[in-house]
Amino acid sequence: MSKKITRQDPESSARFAVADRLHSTAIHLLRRVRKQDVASGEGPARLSALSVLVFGGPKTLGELAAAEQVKPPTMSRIVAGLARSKLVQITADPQDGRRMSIRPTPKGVKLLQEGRQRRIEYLASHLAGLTPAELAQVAESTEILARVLRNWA
Amino acid sequence: MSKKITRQDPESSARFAVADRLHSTAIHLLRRVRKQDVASGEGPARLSALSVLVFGGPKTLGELAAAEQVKPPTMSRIVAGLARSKLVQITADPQDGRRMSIRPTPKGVKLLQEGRQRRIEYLASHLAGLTPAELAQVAESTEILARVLRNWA
DNA sequence: TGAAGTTAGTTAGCATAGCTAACTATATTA
DNA sequence: TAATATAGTTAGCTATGCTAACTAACTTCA
Repeated sequence: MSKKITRQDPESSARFAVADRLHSTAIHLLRRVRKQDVASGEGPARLSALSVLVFGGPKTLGELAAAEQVKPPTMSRIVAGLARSKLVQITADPQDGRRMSIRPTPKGVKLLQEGRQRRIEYLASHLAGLTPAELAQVAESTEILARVLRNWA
Repeated sequence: MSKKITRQDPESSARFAVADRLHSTAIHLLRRVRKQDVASGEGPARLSALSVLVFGGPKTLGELAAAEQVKPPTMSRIVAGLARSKLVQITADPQDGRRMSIRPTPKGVKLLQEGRQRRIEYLASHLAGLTPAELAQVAESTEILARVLRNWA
């Protein structure tokens, strides 16, 4: 019981405080932006999976599940929904009959890009009050965090 | 059709680019951190509502729904779940019989703080690779974004 | 004062999204 | 070729979001 927060070294508590604020801010930011996606008619999980396909090329179901950090049964239903909406096309792997290749249809690409446009423009419009210096600061720290994510265990 | 992105002024495209990266980074960051919350046995919506109560004091159901940007029926079920787990206590408003006052129990405060500790420590541990300057940069831009959120339309 | 309207919250019913356990079908290996 | 491993699906649970329709309580005002 001797290792309380207040006894940690200053760097560690600074990290803790930043992590706390960062976490809370990210949650609230996404909660706002997410509402823009309702217009697409597809849920967040489907849009996110579709985005992986559009920007990362065709994937098997297992690859998609791994990319989205979700279990295969969950991705199975997400892909089924996307296929039902004709946003992805599924073909069998000629080498391995168990595998499927999932790729976006033109309709899927279009829907994703339009939704992305809406969402990002909405977010961007709220960044309009920032000074160029503040915007640059946000941009730099976003890249720092993106690097942290790439090196995530 | 003449107002394409490529014809917008430089400041506007800078905002757009930052918004895009920010959005994607926030999504992936939260997806990682969220897994730590599973240990608490409560879902994200309940933990988030409980957090509002712990840090913001007692609220009515409507106030909680507004704070969480969710419709009343949704919050009704979230609160019912928290009450079932004995994490909040519900009392009638003596002034207005329609209203309820929702407040965290000691058990609720404890669970939230422990979960928060776990989650934030996990996130903080991944910020350990940052230099003090980088950490400061992230801290500053987080505050900039928090301000943007406060002024959100 | 009492009928009409407003407000707070609930109930019912739908869809999405996450999970585990148990299954099928195909490949691989001993 | 028989046993095992891998890819994906199905079934069934929980949680979270919504709208529509409801109940109960408060407010207004003729």
